[in-house]
Amino acid sequence: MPTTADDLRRVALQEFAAAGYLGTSLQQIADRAGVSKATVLYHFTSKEVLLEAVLSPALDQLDGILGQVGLAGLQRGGQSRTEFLERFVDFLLEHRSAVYIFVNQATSLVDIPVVERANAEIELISRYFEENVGSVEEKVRFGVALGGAAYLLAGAPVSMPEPDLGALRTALLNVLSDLLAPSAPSRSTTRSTGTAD
Amino acid sequence: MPTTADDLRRVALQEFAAAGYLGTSLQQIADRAGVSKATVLYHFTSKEVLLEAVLSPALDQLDGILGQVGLAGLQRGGQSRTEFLERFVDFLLEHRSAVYIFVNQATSLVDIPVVERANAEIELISRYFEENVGSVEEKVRFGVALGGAAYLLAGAPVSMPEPDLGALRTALLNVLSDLLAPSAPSRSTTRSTGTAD
DNA sequence: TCAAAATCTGACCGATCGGTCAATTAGCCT
DNA sequence: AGGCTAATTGACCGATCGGTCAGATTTTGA
Repeated sequence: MPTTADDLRRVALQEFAAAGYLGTSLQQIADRAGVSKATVLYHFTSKEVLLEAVLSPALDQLDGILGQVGLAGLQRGGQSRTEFLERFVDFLLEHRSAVYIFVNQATSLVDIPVVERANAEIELISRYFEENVGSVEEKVRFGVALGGAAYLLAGAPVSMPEPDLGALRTALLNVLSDLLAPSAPSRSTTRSTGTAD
Repeated sequence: MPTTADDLRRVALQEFAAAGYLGTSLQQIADRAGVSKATVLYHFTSKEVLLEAVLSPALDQLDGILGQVGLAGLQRGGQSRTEFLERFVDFLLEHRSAVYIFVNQATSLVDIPVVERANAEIELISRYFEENVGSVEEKVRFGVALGGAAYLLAGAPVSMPEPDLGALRTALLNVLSDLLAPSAPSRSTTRSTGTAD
């Protein structure tokens, strides 16, 4: 049975992702949750605190992923890199709305602690893949992979007609493998898995 | 010699990209341009009109690119596809701020004509690449390419230390070629061009 | 020169924002 | 039943938002 606070978190997540943090008023969230604006501010002392409550679960899980795999296991040719990528894609799919908020609104949400914490973690992942190298193309590949995945997941103009999550997961895994593979693309090996084509 | 209207367009473009359309007040733009808020509204009858004036040049140029190359020339294996990609990357680089605004804030700027026009064009480009196929993986590749490029160009958390535009252009061209190639990745063929690595 | 046109500004407007607070209602424990 | 706490609410606050307007200033052109 969902509590009022749960409802507010759910509604706020949707609204923040769809209309943006700045474009969403506490009144809107209150209306869609069926409570008054004062009630929202009773459960969450400020709009910023509400944002933090909305985004923290995703960040915590990301922390867990980074901790489990560990820096050492992510050498350039290491096997655990594939494992990391798989967990990472699953994370992106599960927390797609939160990821979308992070990636698309991070620049306009400076000085908000939870957003800066997210930026720090993105930078940490970035260092995983760059390691000692850090050529321009490596940076570009990583940036495109991260930003592109987030952009896609939110169902932007380029829409996914059917939210076939299984096929989406497979495709995303292939594409990211290509982008982040240190030398040889691995796309052809795991070509089709989902829908018939 | 830049006119006041030019200054306002320039400042507004920077602010809209950095803090978001909703996160930028007319007062901020006026201050940074060294004029009063009323002057802003004298040159541009509303904030929405200012946004349109800021984004239109990029959209017009995109129109030109799409018109020149033409739909017919963009068959799956067609040669003009590379040519299109090159023009497209140059377009992304020249209008990086405008592209960033489009991609990152399109969902929160509904009912604004210039943004809907941009969405229509993005969908048009999408259809170029999908053509008859449109498998899930093709869609994912396109979405990642477009969103990823835009995300990267705005200098998000994963920063480009030196804005070496030449190297950036080459790298971006390679990555997008990989992503949008119908079958065989072409990364290795045009590996390095810019900085020494 | 001088009036007409273009440009710029401060004062002001209604609306909405995030947030506070006292008062009311609902649930819980003994 | 009765008291205690949690939950909810409407009224209200100062600040800021986009936008209007009358008037001052500058530029232009015949």
